This record gives sequence, C-alpha cells and structure tokens, in this order.
Amino acid sequence: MPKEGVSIQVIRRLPRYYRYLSELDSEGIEKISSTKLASMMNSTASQIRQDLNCFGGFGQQGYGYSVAGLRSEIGKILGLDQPHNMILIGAGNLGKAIATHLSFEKLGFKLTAIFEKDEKLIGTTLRDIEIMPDDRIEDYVKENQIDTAVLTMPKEAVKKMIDKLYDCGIRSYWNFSHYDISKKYLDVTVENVHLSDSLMTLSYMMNQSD
Amino acid sequence: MPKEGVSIQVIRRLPRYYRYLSELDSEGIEKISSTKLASMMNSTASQIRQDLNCFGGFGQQGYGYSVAGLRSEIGKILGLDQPHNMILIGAGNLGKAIATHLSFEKLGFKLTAIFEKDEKLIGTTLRDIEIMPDDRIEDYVKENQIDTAVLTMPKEAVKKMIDKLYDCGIRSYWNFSHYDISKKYLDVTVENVHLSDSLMTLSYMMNQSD
DNA sequence: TAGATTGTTAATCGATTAACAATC
DNA sequence: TAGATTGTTAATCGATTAACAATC
Repeated sequence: MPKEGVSIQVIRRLPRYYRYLSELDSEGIEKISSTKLASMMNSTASQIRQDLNCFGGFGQQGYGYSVAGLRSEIGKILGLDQPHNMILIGAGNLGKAIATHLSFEKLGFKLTAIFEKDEKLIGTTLRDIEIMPDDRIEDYVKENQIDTAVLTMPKEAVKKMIDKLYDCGIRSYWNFSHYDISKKYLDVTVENVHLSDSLMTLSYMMNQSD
Repeated sequence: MPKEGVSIQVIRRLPRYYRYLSELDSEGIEKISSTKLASMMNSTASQIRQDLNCFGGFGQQGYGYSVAGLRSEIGKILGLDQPHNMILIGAGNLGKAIATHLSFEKLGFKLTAIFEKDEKLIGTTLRDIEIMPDDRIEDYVKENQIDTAVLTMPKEAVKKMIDKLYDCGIRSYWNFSHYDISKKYLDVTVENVHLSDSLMTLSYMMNQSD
C-alpha cells in the first residue's frame, strides 16, 4: 500500500510524527493543522504536508488533520498493526535492557525467547521469558514463526551466528552490534543501532559549541 | 579547528569512518585508498574524499591515506581526545546497560556517578559506581566538573529534572527519553537516541519487503 | 459565502556524484 | 618518468521550501 521509493529521510520522520500525534491524542486534542504540528516539532508545514502526501491525502482542506485518524494512518504505514514474533540473542546488559523494555509490544513486536551463550544465565528468566542456549535457536525459530532477531551480542558473535539465523529463515534484524549484516545478505531488512556512533556525534557537537 | 557549517550528514558519517579505520588499523593495515574504503563501507570514493576535505587534506596523492594517521585525525575531529565527566540519571534496565557498557571510556567519556529516584537501588553499586539519590545531583555536579548527563529515565522524569541539571551547568545531554530538551534550552548540545523510532523504522521496512 | 488549510506544482537550495588537474 | 590517487571544481540529482489553486 505505501508507495515505492519514499526517501529514507521521510521514513525516518514518520515515527516522530507518530509519537507527537500519540501524545496529542492522549491529551484529547482532536484536530491539528500542519502549521501547528510543525511548530511543535520544530519542522515546517510544507515538509509535513509533503511527507504525508507520499502516502495519501489524510487531511481535510480548511480543517486540518484528525489527530486520531492521522495517528492511526501513520501507524498502519509503519506496519505497527502487523504482529511480529521476535527473539533476542545475547542476554548481557544491553540485551536485558531491551528485553525488559515493555513498550515494544505496543509496536507489534512480541519477544518470545532469549538465547545466550553464557551457561550461567541459561535457565534463568527475564520478564517470564526463559533464557535458552544458542544451540536451540534453529528448532525454536522453526516451531514458533519468528521473523525478527534482536542482536545484542558483540560483532564477532554475530559474525559466527548470522548464517544460522539466515538459514532458519530470519530476514529481519534489529542489530546493536557493529557487524554489517546487509553486506553479507542482500535480501534482509536491517536496522542498525550504533550507540557508540551516537556518543561520538555528541562528542563532536560538544567540541563545536566551545 | 574543524570548519563551521559542516552538514549533519557528513558529521554522522565520521563515526563510521572512525570505526572502519580502527578495524583496519587493528588488522595491521597501513594504507587505504578512498576507492577501497568506499567498497568496504558501501559508500563512494567521491563521498569519502569530499567528507574528509571538509576538515583538511589528510591523504597523499598517488598513495592514499595512512590508516593510523587518518584514524587519529578523525578521532581529533570528533573530539575523542577530549576527556569528559558524565553522570547517568535513571538506573533502570537501560541505565544499567549503558552504565556497564565499558567502551564509552575509549571515546573520552568517564561515567563518575549514577543517580536514581527509586530508594531501593540507592547505596548499591554498578561497576564500582555508587548509586546516589537524585537530591545529591547539584552538589555532586558542582564538585566534580561534570559536563555531560546521560538521561535514561522516562519523559516525565526528565521534564521535572531538566531545569535542575541546566541550572547546575550541564550543557550536554545524551538523551534516551522522548523529552525534547532542545526546544526548552537553546544553548545545549543534545544527542537523542530514540530506540522505539528505530524499531518503527524496522517495522516499516519489513512491510515494504513483503 | 468567506476563511482556513490542504494537496500539489514550481522554485530553490543543498548534497551527492562525476570529472579532472595537481602531485606524490 | 609513469601510474596512482588525491583535492577540488563542475554537473547532476534529490530534498526542502515556497507558492497557490483546490476545496472543505
């Protein structure tokens, strides 16, 4: 349904629209104009209207946009109404943080299993999810319709494990490691989160403001 | 030293250059051409040369770039040689994950204290850093030359606390919450990490590939 | 109807890519 | 010197901004 070839810049702004609209909605606000939304978001009315019109005309001339309606439309564009089953691999600190970050279920992603190499952690639970050994991944994925893997282990561990994950059919990765999955497999969907890159960017900006 | 007005796109590519050069360096590789680096990084030689020349001519015609030399130059541009003292506020799961993520010290950021509202956690330690109550922030920041705060608490908590942090002189924030600090204070440096936006982007891309 | 605000086209601006002279 | 590769200018491409007709 969403048009082909929408630029990545537009796509990365959609979650932000969704967040602001969710907040307006929870405040009971029923309508919003592109001008007002732009001033809330430090954006421009032009950009908001252009972005939305990549997907359809969701507003009403002379009125503006229905907050609840637009929120719902953007949710659908983002696929938040699609349920996904997700496993997490690497139950270190970052893995634990992600695993206990309940809000991801609101976005359609259900974490159903956690896998870990370190034997000390196996058998313990996180949010009632049992931590299992790595060698059970293949069977588990095949039996449980898993489409997404969260990778919270080091680069080298991902390098060793990626073929196994790919071979049992996982094509979607939320990757917190520095391993470059897209370079190895072309038919996968990868979202990288590089926390150290983010901190380096902060470091740069601090230097500039002196 | 780095020129004014370098675009954010260029800046956000610098950490990635730094990572790839660090890896090449650790593999003992001494020189690299823009063409080879581009093919490693799925970039283009033109873009790499343009990006670098925003800051200076680091290469040598007919030869390429010294890996160690360029890595060091980019490190300086990013300000990784500048030491920073950082506090973390919010010792929940995400806060713990960040606090135990040792590698940030390599980037010049030293975590010296953790603050938390929940009394149960106070007095316990994370990585030998004592967790202290929120009301000690002001004194601590003034006594310890803190320039950066990591915010790993919910939006509402940041909203309540941001004035306190600003008033005791913190001007640099690594913000994991959805509170928009830049809108309230204009003379601050903020790097936002929105994990839920990242997952929504993954959700969108999964929808596209079906 | 008049006012408001969208959807959409046109104009501008900036970023990326290509080309090539400089030079190691 | 000849080959390689940079630094930098020029050309292209795409994204953002502005303008305005359509319309609620």
